This record gives sequence, structure tokens and C-alpha cells, in this order.
Amino acid sequence: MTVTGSRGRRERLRVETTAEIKKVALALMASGGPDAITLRAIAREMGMTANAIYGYFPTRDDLVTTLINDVYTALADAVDAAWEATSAADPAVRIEAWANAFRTWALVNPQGFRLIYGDPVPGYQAPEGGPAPDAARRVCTGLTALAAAAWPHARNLYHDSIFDWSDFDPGLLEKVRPAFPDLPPAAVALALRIWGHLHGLVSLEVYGHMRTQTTSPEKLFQEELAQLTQTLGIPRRR
Amino acid sequence: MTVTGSRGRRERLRVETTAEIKKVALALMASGGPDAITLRAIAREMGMTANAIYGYFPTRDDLVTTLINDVYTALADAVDAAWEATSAADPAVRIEAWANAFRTWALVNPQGFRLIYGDPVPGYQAPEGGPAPDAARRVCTGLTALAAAAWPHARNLYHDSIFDWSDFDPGLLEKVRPAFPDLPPAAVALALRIWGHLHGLVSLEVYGHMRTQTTSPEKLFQEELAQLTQTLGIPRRR
DNA sequence: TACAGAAACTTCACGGCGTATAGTTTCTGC
DNA sequence: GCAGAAACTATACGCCGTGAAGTTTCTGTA
Repeated sequence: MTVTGSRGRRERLRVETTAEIKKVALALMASGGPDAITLRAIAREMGMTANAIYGYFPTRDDLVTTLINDVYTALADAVDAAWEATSAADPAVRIEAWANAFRTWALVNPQGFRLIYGDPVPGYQAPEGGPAPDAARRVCTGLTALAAAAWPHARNLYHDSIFDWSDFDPGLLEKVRPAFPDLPPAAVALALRIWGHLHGLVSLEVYGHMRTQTTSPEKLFQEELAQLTQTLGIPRRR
Repeated sequence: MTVTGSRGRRERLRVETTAEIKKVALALMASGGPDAITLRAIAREMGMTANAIYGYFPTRDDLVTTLINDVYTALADAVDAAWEATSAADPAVRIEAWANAFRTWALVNPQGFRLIYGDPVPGYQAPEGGPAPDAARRVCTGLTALAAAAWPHARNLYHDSIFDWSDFDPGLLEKVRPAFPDLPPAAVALALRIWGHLHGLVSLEVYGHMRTQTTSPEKLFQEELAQLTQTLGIPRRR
């Protein structure tokens, strides 16, 4: 091995090419949806043969899996950042910031949202383990933080909760329980329900199903947030 | 034209073949998802050439559009039936019946749910008009009925509503306002929000995103319904 | 009943897709 | 300087939707 590492050169080129493949794939996705991610189109864009990509990803599904991971991570970063940017003193503001960041990200990256949450791509089957679930967990952990922030106000609404820890995935609890030791199972259930609420409204909007019903999905979402904080018993801010 | 109508024979065969194409397409979809709907596979199954199908549907997207219409109509029928099967006297039971019918249909016909609400198929673009929006409207009208049933209890929660009629699609209002003349815009917004809630939870479940978080999505959904009726101010039954 | 024409269907062809196999070029470390 | 690995290309196969042209079968009418 030389001083500057000529072996490192190959490796660097490899990393760069891998990055370019992903970059081109994401660009194709942004302009034509998840289905536009074809090896041949990527190769065409890069001045390569489609088969060259097989040196970097064993199969198209592996490429898609990697992209899902990256995009999901970007979403998790966005909502985390919105959360961190607000003060813990005002739960309502925090929750609204998180939710708005979620929706805004989805509207800015509709194809990314589809990639993550839709049929990702023709016959794609999600692998069991891997890093994409990690990003999902980050989002869920963020949601639990949201529920935790509301819990002091909301706890009395859930006295007769039917949930216990066995109702949840161990992998999720592993992340969540250490972070929020005092939180009961009912709060995790609340977090998942809120996830469902927000996901539903956003996904109907992103997929265009709202367009034929309402002209102002924005208003609908803000109403949702207002009702959410109110339902959670959080005093209105200002 | 003969007495029994020999022209009618051609027509009957035509109708039958059209029906068979759709039947086979739905079967393919049920077993392999929306992407398994290929003209060649359908033709193979029917002992025909793929191009023969062009005599019945101008393009594959038109076939898919027809299927979406049929499947969406089936969903609308299912929830309508559940609604009709319950008494108007107990709004909580009615609402829960409607929502459970929605979720159950989705779990029994996951591929149908994907066809309706997902990326329907690789590059498919939904046409503007057509009968599929009609089924969507039926579902939304059902939801409005749901909101209407709850409105006597829930109205005082929405005194400072920000909605007016211009926030909604005229086509929707055309259906909804005659059916529920006394309902304010806020109730329609509530209906759409409830749609979002239910759609979100069900779609996360159908697409498998819940599987890595909770082991009992059923419990989560029932909790959702319990909280929903409670939030709407409907007295708990029994 | 014979026949023109329409309808139903097949054959052939094109380009696009993922991907397997085999061959070629280019780089790297000794 | 050279063996071997790594990167990449060429060719091929079987899928796909779809267009054009040809063939068979049915049907209403003369």
C-alpha cells in the first residue's frame, strides 16, 4: 500500500460511482415517480451499460431498498430537526412543528413519500431486517416523544387502557422504553394512533384523493392539529 | 334483425368476454398485486392473444381504470351495507360498524385496497372524470353520514370552525348538502378528517408498516374507534 | 342462399425492462 | 513488468405494452 493509498483511490471511485447511481436514481424518481427508477435509465444517464450497475448493487430491488433507507432517513432528519428546533416548554407548538414538518416534507417530496409508504415499485418486496426499519423506528420514536410530551395532560383520558407491553414490537420498545422510562403502553398506542391520523391525511393528499373532495387540505390539516392538541388536553398557546 | 336478435348474440358474447377479462384480471391482482395485471398474463389465462384484449379495452390503463371503478364500488357497497345494517338509534354502533367494515374489507382485499389507494400500477395516471370518483364520493358521503350522526353530540366542539362551503369540492357538496341539509361546513371537514384517521391506520396496516411496531393492530383500531366516539361526545353504549 | 363487410382474433414486429453469462479493458500491488 | 482483480461491455433470454397487417368467423342483406 502506498503512502497516499492507491488502493484508496479505487475505493473512492467506487464510493463516488455508488453515490452517483443513487443521485441519478433519486432524480429519476423525483421526476417520474418510483417506477422511473430503472437500471437502464440510470445507466443511460451516466453513460454506462445497465449491467455495470450490477457491480454496485446486486439487483434493482437492492438499489431501491438503499434508496428507501436514504429517503426515509431524510424524512426522519426533517421531523427530528423540526422537533429539536422548538422548546420543550410548549408541547402544542412542538407537536405542531413535528406534524407540519412531516406534511411539508411529504408535499415537497411526494415521490419520496410514495417510495417509502406506497407500493415502492412494481414487484418490490421489503426485506425483513435492514436499515429502512431503523428510519421507521426513528419516526416512531419521534412520535412517542410527541405522545410523551402530551402525556402529562392526556394521561387521564386513558385510565382504562387495554394495552400492555406485549402488544408492541420488541424492537420498537427497545428504542422507546429507555428513552421514556415512565411512559405506559397506552402512550405508545396513542403515538401509533397519531401516526395513523397524520399518515392518513397526508397520504390522501399526496396521492391526490383529497383533491376531489376539498380545495384546502392545508386548512384541514391545521384543523387536525388544533383538534389534536385540544384532544390531548394541552392548553392552547398564546 | 331476427326475432331473437342475432345481433344480440354478438353483444352477449362481447359482454361475457369483457366480464371474463375483468374476472381474470382481478384474480391476478388478488394473487400477485396490482402489478400482476398484465395483458399477456390475462390472455394466457384465457387462451387468447394479448392483442385480442385490445378489442375490449383500448389500453391497459383503461382496463385498470375499469377495475378501480369496480373494486372501489365493491368497497362502497361493503361500508354502505354495514351502515344500513345498523340502527340509526345508536350512532356509536353505527360508526363502529362502518369503520370496521372499511378495515375488514381492506384486510380481506389488500390488493384491492392498494389498487384503489396506492400507486395503482407502474405508470398509471388517473383520468379526470369517470366513475371511480363516483365511488369515492359514495364513501365520502357515507363518512358525512357518519359525521351527521355524531353532529348533535359533537357540534359544540366546533363552534369556532374555520371552514366554509368554498373549501370543498362542488361535486362533493352536490351529493352531500341535499342529503344532509342542516349540516354545516365544519361537519364535512370532520368527515374528511375521520376519513384520514381511518385511512391512515388501515393503510399502514395493509402496507405492512404497522407490523414492525405493534403485534395487535386490531386492538389499536378498536382503541381508535372507542376514542373516536368518545371524542365526538357520543355516550358509550351499554 | 350467396356475399360484402364488420367484428374477433392471430401473427409479426418494435422498443423497453431486469438480469444471467461470457468476454474485454483497465487498474493495482508485488 | 506482470498476474490477477476489478470495472465494464456485449450478447442473449424472457418478460412487458402496443402498433400494423393479415386471417378467420360471424351477420345482415340482396
